[in-house]
Amino acid sequence: MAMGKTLSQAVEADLTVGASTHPLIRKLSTYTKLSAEEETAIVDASTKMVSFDANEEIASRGDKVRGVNLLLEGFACRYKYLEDGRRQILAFLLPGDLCDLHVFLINRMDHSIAALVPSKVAMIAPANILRFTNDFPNLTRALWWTTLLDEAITREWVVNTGQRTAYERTAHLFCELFHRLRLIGRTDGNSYRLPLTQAALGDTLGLSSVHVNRTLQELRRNGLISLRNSILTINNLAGLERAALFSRDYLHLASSAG
Amino acid sequence: MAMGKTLSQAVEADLTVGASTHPLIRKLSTYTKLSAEEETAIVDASTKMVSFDANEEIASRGDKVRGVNLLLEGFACRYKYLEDGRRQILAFLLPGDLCDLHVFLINRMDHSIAALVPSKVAMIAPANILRFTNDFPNLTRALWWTTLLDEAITREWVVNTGQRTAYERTAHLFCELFHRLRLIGRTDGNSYRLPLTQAALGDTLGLSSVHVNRTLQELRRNGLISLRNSILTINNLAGLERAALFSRDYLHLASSAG
DNA sequence: CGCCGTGTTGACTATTCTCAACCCAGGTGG
DNA sequence: CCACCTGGGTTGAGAATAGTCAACACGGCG
Repeated sequence: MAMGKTLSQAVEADLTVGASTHPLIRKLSTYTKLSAEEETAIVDASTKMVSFDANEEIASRGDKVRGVNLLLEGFACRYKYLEDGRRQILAFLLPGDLCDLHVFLINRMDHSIAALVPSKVAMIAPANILRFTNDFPNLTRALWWTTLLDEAITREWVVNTGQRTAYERTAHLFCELFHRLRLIGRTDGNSYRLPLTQAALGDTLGLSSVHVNRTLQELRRNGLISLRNSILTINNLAGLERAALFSRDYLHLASSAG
Repeated sequence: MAMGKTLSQAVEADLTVGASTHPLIRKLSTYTKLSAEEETAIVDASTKMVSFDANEEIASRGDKVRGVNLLLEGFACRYKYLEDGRRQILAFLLPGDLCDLHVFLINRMDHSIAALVPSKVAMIAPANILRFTNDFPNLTRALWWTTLLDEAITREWVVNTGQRTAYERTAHLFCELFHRLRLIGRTDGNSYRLPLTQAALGDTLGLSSVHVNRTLQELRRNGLISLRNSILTINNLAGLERAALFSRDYLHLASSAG
């Protein structure tokens, strides 16, 4: 439950990523072809890099916007507390994801974001986003598209917590993360790094950590997954997807420029 | 559970709403001041009106985009079925809401939308949205902002189904709808029209209809609400909000242009 | 008049939570 | 080098929350 307080160990450094390997450009390119000018604008806007420790907050509920955070490396999550301490994790953020593009439009965070492992974040100043919307309609549509993808995933999480059983729900999360991580080359065969305690999984799935434990055992017993040392291996992807009632359409994995 | 099939009783008609009373212009104006040119563009883009019956589908999962639907009058919902028939309602759409702005960016519906009462919808052709992003950056930001508001609400629904009990969850939904409807002048004192069966409430809240029934009784017994003939009356708003652990910040009710 | 959709109730069941204990591995300090 | 501490993970027992099934009530409508 404890997320740790925000330490100010964030270290600024220069980002020397070329356009071709820039994770945001890679992501947007699946939606549309960016012009050289647009790519340059993105690279120029994201030169300021900050490192965060595991469990360090990247942005807090109630904060005014300081900039838009682009996750370059690591693993982070959005989450929200109820007054009495219950916590719900709302999303996982992977390299290439914009953590809080909404804040430039919404001005105060209504939830928090924290790194789950040591992470690197590029801070994009709000003025840059404003400039994008004024000068680069194509880039604007691509950024908008990323927020709509986020929403599609959030909607599926509503289905997950609202309709699926603990077993289906857990399987579904593992399927979703597998597909998202594979897309950005962060899987190793059928395995990927899942740096979550069972308590954090519980806060994600709306389950107690005890029940998460028992659900994981059942998934293992049925030969669908292995999970040891924060490495999740999917032993039977088709079976796991069937158990999860998983349908990948909501991830919009293929390009869909129109 | 049955949503009814799409009847083709949709009737086209001309929309003769002036800019000042256009529900979308009213909504966007809480974010930013629109220019006369932008207002005209919106009015011109939304002249084609279609009527839908109660329980008629406005858009179906898998559909290719035909246009963006702007709800002018009525009450609609997004929802998604699992293969085995379980249904989750994902959002309620009120007058002024854009039903599926995401589709012009995402090209196929990953969920469905249906009217819950007889409703009027303006169909905005995708070409218009494209034009907005090319020619009207200010308007584009305003439209983007509406999709981010939708996402903030969806995130809160994840918290709702993930963390709140049936009682808290039901109370929370009633608070949310009250604030959203009041903003668009659709409340009558502490009452508003809630055209949902207990089964539909169950599909919204991730509860069985029987449990919804018992939860409603408890809310009545505690003097928080009355609900008869699809009219919900909040007898004690502060009490209901307390019971729901409701915090209105996620609705971003005040203007927040930046 | 009778049917159908919706709401209500009771009895029973299933899922999930809570609490408490215990285990194990890794890190720390003596 | 070892004792201890701490943060996960695991297990059992019992309780609470929510689901299922089946019956019945009620009102609108053909």
